[in-house]
Amino acid sequence: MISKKCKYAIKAVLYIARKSEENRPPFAAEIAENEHIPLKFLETILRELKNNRILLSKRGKMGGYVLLKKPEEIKLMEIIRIMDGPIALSPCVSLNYYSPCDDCNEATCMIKKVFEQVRDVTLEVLGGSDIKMMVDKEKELRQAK
Amino acid sequence: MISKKCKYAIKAVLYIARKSEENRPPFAAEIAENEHIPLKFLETILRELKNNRILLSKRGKMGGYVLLKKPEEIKLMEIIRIMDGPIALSPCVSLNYYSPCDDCNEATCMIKKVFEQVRDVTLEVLGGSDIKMMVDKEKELRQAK
DNA sequence: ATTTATTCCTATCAAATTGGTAGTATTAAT
DNA sequence: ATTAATACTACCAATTTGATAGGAATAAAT
Repeated sequence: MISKKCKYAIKAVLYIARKSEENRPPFAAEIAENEHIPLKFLETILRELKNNRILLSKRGKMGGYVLLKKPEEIKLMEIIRIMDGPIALSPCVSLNYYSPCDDCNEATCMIKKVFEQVRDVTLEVLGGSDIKMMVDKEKELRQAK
Repeated sequence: MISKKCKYAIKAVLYIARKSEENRPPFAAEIAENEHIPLKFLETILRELKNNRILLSKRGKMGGYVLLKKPEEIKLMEIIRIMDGPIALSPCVSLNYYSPCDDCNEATCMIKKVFEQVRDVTLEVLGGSDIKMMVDKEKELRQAK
């Protein structure tokens, strides 16, 4: 399970991506209202995304947030790692947050082997899902109905 | 990430499966010592596995634990669900613990679409991994070195 | 220059979850 | 009866989660 914070973060990034095609950069209060996220909580999330080079912020009146990279270059994987840390089922199979097991023999441990498979297929999906694709497909789905 | 409790549970089940091929049913203290699991914590885990029809326990002197089902019929998936609950990244894509999202439109939400893919590939791996396979393969790996 | 609207920062907090521990009751073999 | 095991109940400390409060810093508009 991802945290609420992480889901808020994804929704915020998707919102900013959608709006940056059309209007001027949205500010936190606008995102909070439209996506039903507590404003103060959202502020800390946006700051975290900024500090991790997903967003760019502009301060002061008429400020707001924009994507730092092109939407096709932002993978869902990145956002989840920033907000929630490891994606893997166990630290011993985490690529970005690896830490060894205390007592199991990593050469023969079958838990590790299976969890490595899970990690690989998961990262294939999450690494293949970028913000542009998601915004585009969402638009399609909305029109299709 | 799965919890420590869940990893302990998997290790305990694997241990019981290994021993039931050879010796008489192991008891909690033996598992605890060999797998480095705090005894009292392990007891609650074993009870939970018993209550969820993975294990069978025998009380009193010379008691212990055995698998309730054949090892090839116990999937890793089951144990994880029992100990940690949902495997999915979000309640809205959970098969066994589904709960709808408050505000997102489930028909068009791309987070849901991607998370469904992750769920499917994950369950394919975890549903295809059973205790017999794991014990057998672990044995192979140990001999290979 | 002042006002206004925004992000940035720090501190705090309640509730839930995690990872246990303690003590005792119950059961069954010897 | 004694002994050795599981079953049950209750508790607990540390961490994480999901926030909230209050203001400082910044920049645009007037």
